[in-house]
Amino acid sequence: MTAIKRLSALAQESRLEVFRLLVKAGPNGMAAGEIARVLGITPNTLSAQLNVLANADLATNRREGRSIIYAANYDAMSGLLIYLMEDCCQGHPEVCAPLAQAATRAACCDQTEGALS
Amino acid sequence: MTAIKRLSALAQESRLEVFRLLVKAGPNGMAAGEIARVLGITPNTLSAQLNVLANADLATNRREGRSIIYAANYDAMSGLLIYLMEDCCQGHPEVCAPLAQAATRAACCDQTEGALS
DNA sequence: CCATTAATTCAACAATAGTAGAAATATGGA
DNA sequence: TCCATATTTCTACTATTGTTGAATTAATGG
Repeated sequence: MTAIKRLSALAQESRLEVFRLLVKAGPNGMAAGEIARVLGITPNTLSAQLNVLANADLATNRREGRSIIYAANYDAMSGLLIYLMEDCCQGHPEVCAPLAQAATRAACCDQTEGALS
Repeated sequence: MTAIKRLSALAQESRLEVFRLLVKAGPNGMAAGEIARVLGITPNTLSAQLNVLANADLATNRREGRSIIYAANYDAMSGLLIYLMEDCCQGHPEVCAPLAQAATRAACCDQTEGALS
């Protein structure tokens, strides 16, 4: 299942760090070497980890000169979260309601900014 | 980190199945034996898996007669989702916005039911 | 075409996780 | 107390995962 693959990809310390870094880096992404330098991971180890993220579709990559640029795949991430949420929400507002609040409260979400209760 | 622990707990096929079953079962939970029967897992294997979920705080357990009843911990689950979401939303509506929509759209979320666009 | 830089693949190893048989613990009832 | 039921713990084994050194592939510039 694709959810398992993505969960496993994120369920590892350095890989979650890498992913967070990529998310922070934005759509332009970051070169593999730079990621390695920033996080202090050896290039070959990082390569394996990036491969796991890419296989889970959580990261994309493109060559740019000698570098290979990795970028977070936002769609895959929101897809995973939506899956988990809808999976867990089956009749259980306990999970969903706080999440909905957090989602709309989140700074990045520019919808219905007027309504605050 | 607690997020890693919870992600790993869910990042395994039968364990995710167990968790989904518990979520579906509701706050009353389910006896370990019944879970094993429903999912076709041997009791000792299931016990190990339930232990992982409990260690990640995703499931609680209480004894009831001879049975031990496991129940999903909704708070922990929504906590994980909120962590992932806020972690990923740092300036990136691409992830957060669809999630906010899904969260409010979700059947279980009883807030602002009047607004449909 | 050679040297340099960037990243990956390969191979080997150590550590961790998943599974299952057998034994142990806990509860409830005759 | 003894037995049956419910679950866990212990132990061993297999499979998977993470890491690293060494070799390999790819791109650029002289």
